[in-house]
Amino acid sequence: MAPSLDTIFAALSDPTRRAILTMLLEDDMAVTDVAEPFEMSLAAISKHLVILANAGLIAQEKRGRVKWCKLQPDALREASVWMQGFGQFEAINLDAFERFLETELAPADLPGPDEEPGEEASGR
Amino acid sequence: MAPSLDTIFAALSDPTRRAILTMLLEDDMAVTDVAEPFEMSLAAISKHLVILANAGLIAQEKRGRVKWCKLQPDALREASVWMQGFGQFEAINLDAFERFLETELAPADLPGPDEEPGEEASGR
DNA sequence: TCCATGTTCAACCGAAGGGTTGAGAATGCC
DNA sequence: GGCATTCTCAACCCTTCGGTTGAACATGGA
Repeated sequence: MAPSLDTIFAALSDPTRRAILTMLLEDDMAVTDVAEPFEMSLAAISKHLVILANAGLIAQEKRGRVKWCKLQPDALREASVWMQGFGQFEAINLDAFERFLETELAPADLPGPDEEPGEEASGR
Repeated sequence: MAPSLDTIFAALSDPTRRAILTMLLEDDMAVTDVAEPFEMSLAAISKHLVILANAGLIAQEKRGRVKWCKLQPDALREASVWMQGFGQFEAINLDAFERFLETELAPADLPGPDEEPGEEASGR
């Protein structure tokens, strides 16, 4: 099913899920490894991954016992296009981009400055 | 309070609220006028507007009896920047930065694509 | 075969979301 | 003042969400 904006934005509204996406930005990961930095059960992370997959934000491929999660930016692009419809942003300013980089490149603490779910993402 | 990505994306995840934003793209509107095309109570729309305002997506200004709603694209910009990170970078690297700059410097064509507000108005 | 590993399923729980209705607070108009 | 208009508040209802735990399924390795 083609993911709707509803499901995409809803998926993005949870800090844990955004953190997962950020982690996947670096590399594909197995479910267990995705769950490791978070202080919640594996089942909970598994549910989050299903939500992300339903939104089309990630793809999951099973190889052997292990299910690999891979970022799939197309859905994000769709949402981004919707936003561009609000012509008010003539251009994205650099301040905003810097804030983005701070958020996303911060060493390994996945949660942005905004929130704090898990702890350190031990590098894979 | 600075609206978080949580609240911004959550606000965007509802079709009624996105439709409202689209309507406000054309013009500022009073609460009653915002509610008019929808098949739900005024109170429900009022709640939606509070959520949009808390997310920083709209501003509300009371003049006389009437409360005017105005689009406020800053929050959208913040969310958009977050998403651009995934849309443009396969992995974070400096090439990505260059591509970002290309986007950033692209001429602001669009006064806003004319879309019809009614599309997904009465969800359910 | 038996066991450990990786992941999901099922049932449950409390909190939040989206809607309703009815009452109530401001404000503008006569 | 009296009344209509505009909007929010409060209480409620039902569903969804995010989490838990324990069991089950699937696979790989000894």
